[in-house]
Amino acid sequence: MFLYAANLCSGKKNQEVDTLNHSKPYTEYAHPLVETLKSELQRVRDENNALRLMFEVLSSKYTKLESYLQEIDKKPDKGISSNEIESVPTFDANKRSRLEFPTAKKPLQIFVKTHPRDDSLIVKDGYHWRKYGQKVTKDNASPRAYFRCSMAPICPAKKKVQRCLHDKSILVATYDGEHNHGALHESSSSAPNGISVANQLPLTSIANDKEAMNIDLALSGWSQTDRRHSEDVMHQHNYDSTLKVEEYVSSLIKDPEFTMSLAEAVARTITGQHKQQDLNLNLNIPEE
DNA sequence: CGATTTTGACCTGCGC
DNA sequence: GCGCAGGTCAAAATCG
Repeated sequence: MFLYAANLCSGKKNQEVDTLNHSKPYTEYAHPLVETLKSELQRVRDENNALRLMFEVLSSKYTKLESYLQEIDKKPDKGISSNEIESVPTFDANKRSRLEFPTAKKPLQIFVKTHPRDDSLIVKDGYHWRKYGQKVTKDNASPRAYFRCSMAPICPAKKKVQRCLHDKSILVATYDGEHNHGALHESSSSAPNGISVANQLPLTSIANDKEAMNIDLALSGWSQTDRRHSEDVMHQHNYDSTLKVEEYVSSLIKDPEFTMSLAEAVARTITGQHKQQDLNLNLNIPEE
């Protein structure tokens, strides 16, 4: 995530510095821009290192958790069979089956980044929607809005829009049914397949070829939310939007898990202790 | 004035 | 059978 973006960023800076240094030795130049770029490069490197450590921590946690689950699975008396694990939704087993499509593929989910202060539940996707209900669900304090396609009188397409539980600035739009008509031809909001992004930060209001990336991210499950996060961050760097990066970082800082993971990583680099030992700090997983 | 949104009531299916 | 929770309805309110 950050690693890729940071490398892109640092690569660009290096190029600029190289260009400046082409005719004169670097030390002779002492141009303020060079100093700025140097400090920026250093900052990005530091950030890269910190995030690399965080990534190590998280992947190790994942591996450990996975092996722990496998252990549970092996115990026939109190363990849950793998079949059961597959059939039970991880977020809320009490959810009604009506939410899912037992016979068809999973409903399409789109993650749309909006402005943090934008509290509307509008996702412009090239179709005309009419809101017919709103509910507060048990698993998410943010209300869920229900929309029906109003472009055709008998269009069966519907969608639900709710803010992401982990990041209120992200809208999760779940599409049910298919349109029996074409999409609007709005230059600003229409994509080749009728799904695009608008009403959101520039980082997702991107050129058509990149909008496809948003669709690729339109997968189901929380892991996609995480992917969305990382893709957002990449776009943020591409647009050189420091402000948005700061917003993202501040949201990470507010996340206790992130803080804890970062603290672990920092502690590890300081103490040089064995990795696995530290990882057990807040996992509460029995030692092997 | 028609289209759209809001919102409380109602419907429906599932688990206990 | 009952309660819970998600989904839908429809009248009232609001908007352009």
